[in-house]
Amino acid sequence: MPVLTSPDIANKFKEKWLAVYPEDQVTGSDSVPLDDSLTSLHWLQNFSILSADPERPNGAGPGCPSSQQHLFLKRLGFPKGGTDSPSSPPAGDTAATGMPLYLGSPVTSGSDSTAAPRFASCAHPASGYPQIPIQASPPVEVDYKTNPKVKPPYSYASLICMAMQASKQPKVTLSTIYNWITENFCYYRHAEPSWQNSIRHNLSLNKCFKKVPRQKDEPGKGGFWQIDPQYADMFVNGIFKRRRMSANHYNSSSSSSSSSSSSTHRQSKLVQGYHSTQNGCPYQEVGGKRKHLPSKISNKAMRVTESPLLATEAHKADILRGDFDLASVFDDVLSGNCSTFEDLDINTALSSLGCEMEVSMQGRQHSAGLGRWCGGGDLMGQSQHLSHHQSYGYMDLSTASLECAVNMGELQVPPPPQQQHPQQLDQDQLLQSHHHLQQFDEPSTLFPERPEEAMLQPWEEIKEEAQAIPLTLDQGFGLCEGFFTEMQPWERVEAYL
DNA sequence: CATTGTTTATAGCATA
DNA sequence: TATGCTATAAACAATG
Repeated sequence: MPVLTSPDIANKFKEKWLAVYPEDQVTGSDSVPLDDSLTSLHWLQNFSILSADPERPNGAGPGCPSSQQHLFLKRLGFPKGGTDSPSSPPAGDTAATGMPLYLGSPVTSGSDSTAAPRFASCAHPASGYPQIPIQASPPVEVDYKTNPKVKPPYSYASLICMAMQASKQPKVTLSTIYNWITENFCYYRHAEPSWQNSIRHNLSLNKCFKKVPRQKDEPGKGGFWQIDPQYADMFVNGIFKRRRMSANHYNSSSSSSSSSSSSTHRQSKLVQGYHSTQNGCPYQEVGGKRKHLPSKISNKAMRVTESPLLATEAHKADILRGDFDLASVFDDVLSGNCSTFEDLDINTALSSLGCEMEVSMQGRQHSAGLGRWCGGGDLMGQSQHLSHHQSYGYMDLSTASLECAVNMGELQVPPPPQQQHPQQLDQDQLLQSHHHLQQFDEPSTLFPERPEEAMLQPWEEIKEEAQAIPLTLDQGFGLCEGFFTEMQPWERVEAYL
């Protein structure tokens, strides 16, 4: 099969599409000029899977972010040294605040999960990030694998995450985590075993980790642990990202959303932080001290109620606004009887922290992929805000930081034979466009176990949203360019190539 | 009995 | 100063 560049693929796709749907031809005059300040996707188009290909030698030596690191940062919307991204590095990112950084990720440095990397106690080497303070002194490398005196400057959550990734397994046992840590961090080989208690404590209390009960036919003791995909974006290259932001930040960022927004809720839960949620119950301010409430409604059990599959009317409104948490769907699958998520192999994917996760999901679960190529900021996080309903037809581009969506009317769907009210026309255009796109992403293939829920949102309801922000076909193809570069296994698309 | 998992409590530090 | 994050310790239950 010839190697196609992303423009080739985009053009080819466009040609094939227009061969099938010539009515979708868009003339230049039909293209609505967009405000670049809000909708420019140049930075996104510049992001190519080729440049981000972890297999591709990047010549990065010690002190430079590995291609994987670079890739992941880019995928999080932090193009190296770029100022054209709508995002900026998170202030609370431990990976970017002088924390020691891998010199070759232990997680992704090869198939040898025990391969110990060298770590550098230095500022973030990615000097391309102007916000990141760079230490003047040269990095002092510490080999944590052999140095028993230096405690690795990684939180337990980070260590757990590293171990999970290194295992290349979708789920790991506690002992696996122990083993990986002791193998790769000499400090813990010699330390008192109390750190294991802390590991267990962290696994239990940190919402980012999800326990997977052992099947009855699986021998052994204890369950498995995995990174809760809902919080997978809290890890950057194995480093636990703190999500500490002020309440005002979230209030303002979600001011346009319903207070019952699941994503807002989710983020607010994150903001609540470790103590406020770690015990599975909310804290209450009593006499200046935090006190536990007897209720055990929140935390992990709470996520079930957040499921969009149990959407209330208000929740549906959020969904229509794009304020919807796809991860909740995953969570539902995870927490329910469905084994779909295992099929998605998201946890194996997490072994490369998001990158493979998305690739894997693209093959089988398109919405996440769409979420990424449509998203602009914290892409992993944003992908979680995409519903699989939105992923087709609507091509959810409503994620806030991108400030972009698709006006399906721009697809020039031929008008229906009979006279219609303009609004009705738009609706039909949207629906027809939806049908086109549906061929690329059929909901029935996403969650076949729950076909009734796959039809939760009638397409009529998203009309207004679709009208809100225009995007021309050409622009859509521009978006597709990067997308299809990564979507080659996508059989239905191949038919168009 | 050892391991695993949960929960409570507290301290120290960072940050808004 | 209040709050959040992390580490640490410990008690306790469940399980193989």
